[in-house]
Amino acid sequence: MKSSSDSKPQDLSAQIAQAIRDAIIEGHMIVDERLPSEAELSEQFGVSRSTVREALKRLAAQSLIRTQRGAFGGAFVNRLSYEDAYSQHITTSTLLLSMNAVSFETACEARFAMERACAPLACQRRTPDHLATMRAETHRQSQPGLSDESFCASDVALHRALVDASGNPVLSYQLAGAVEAMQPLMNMITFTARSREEIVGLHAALTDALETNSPDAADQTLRQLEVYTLELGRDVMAARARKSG
Amino acid sequence: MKSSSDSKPQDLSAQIAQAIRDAIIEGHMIVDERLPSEAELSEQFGVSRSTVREALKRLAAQSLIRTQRGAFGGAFVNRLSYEDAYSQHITTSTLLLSMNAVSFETACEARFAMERACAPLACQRRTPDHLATMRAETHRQSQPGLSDESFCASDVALHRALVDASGNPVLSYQLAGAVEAMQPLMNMITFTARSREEIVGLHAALTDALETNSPDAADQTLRQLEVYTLELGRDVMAARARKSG
DNA sequence: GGCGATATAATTGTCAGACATTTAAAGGTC
DNA sequence: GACCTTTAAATGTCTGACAATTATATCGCC
Repeated sequence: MKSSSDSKPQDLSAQIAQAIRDAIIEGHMIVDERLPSEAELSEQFGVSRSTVREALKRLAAQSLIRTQRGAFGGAFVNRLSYEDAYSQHITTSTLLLSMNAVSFETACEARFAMERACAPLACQRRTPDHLATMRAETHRQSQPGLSDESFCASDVALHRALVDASGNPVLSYQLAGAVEAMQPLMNMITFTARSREEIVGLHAALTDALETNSPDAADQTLRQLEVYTLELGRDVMAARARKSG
Repeated sequence: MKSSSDSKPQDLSAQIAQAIRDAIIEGHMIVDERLPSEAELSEQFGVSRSTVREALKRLAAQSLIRTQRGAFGGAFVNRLSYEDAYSQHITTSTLLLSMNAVSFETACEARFAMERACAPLACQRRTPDHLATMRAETHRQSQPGLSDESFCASDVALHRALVDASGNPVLSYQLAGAVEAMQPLMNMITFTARSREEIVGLHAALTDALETNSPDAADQTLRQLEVYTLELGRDVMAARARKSG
């Protein structure tokens, strides 16, 4: 009930891409299996090589296949790595947010709801590495002279460590999109010395909660962080409205 | 610090796609803006039209552009819709799970952690429509003679309603991937009459919790559902191991 | 003048053929 | 056996052509 049968007939290259995509998803082609050569595919589908190539480029853009030149090269079904999936997810999420006028409130709410979801797991499973990363980023954020952009980047790194501490790669993958996609929105905020101090304090508290395996404390701290972030966001929006209005 | 500067030089078509992609992401091209024609692009980049076309197909595969034939047609920056983002996300998540031997436990944990994250919001904001959908699906699940596959599909529909009830499209988008991507894993489970009864009961309790605005009850019910689903999954895995071993 | 049919031009979609480049394997030399 | 060369298969790129589509402009008719 998706776009496959919807309305208008697609390009040949789109149809061919869909046929191969389906074969991969349905499991008819396994990871690292080699597709027929472009010449063979163009015979099979009864189209020119250029059309086949356009179809293959579509699949390559989704990381479904990889190509290799030379003898015994060709197109191979790609094992979708977490890394590839991450970057695709982040690109999509970022564009979705920027193109659909998603409010700061909505994005913020989604982000912190998901972070709270992984906090209990993070308390159970965080390693010394995760705690060290979070402490290092917290310290970095307390340095005077740090640009707003660097502060935000460090903020993302800290929250990323929190998410990773949950020890569940599927959860990490899903959340990374939300956290990283918010960075452009967060970058709009101008952090005063006072607000940085407040945030650094909450970050330290959050790390403490993880260290002492206190899910409730972590939850509470994340709630405070959400409220405070929302407040900062609202201030920026208000200032912006005054300027343009 | 991503794959852009990593290692090997990419194809020309990949480079050109990246250049245009960056222009869109950085906001240098706005939604519905028309790209130069293929002929103009091939002049600008100093490559042939085929190469440009391959680049454009890559972008089209990511829903970043759409193309229109005819006079005054061309390639236009596409507004990424929630629907497009959903289906991409689901495709990617499904493949990620199936290709990386993600365990049932891990996927299950991630799914329920995120569902619990949106339960409190769903209690606040659920509409009569959401409740009606959940009740209808619950009722459907109690019908004898329903195939395992249909039972799973209904299960997904119910959980999708829960997620949508949170009233946060960003949260819905992120969670839809996790929930729908799990369906192939869930489809492996053979539901006995007894287990269906148990699940239907929990679904009813969950809907009640939403109706009465009881976030704690919803949370508890979801926890029970997670434990029970895990149990069923483990049984299947154990049976499968006996058969193959 | 208005309106419908038609021509026009711009643009993407497809095809065919050629050549360049890359790469692994086979073969040859010492 | 180690190293170099050749070879063949495959993708990457270019060129030129034609088909299909579609918004706009033009023309003829009333």
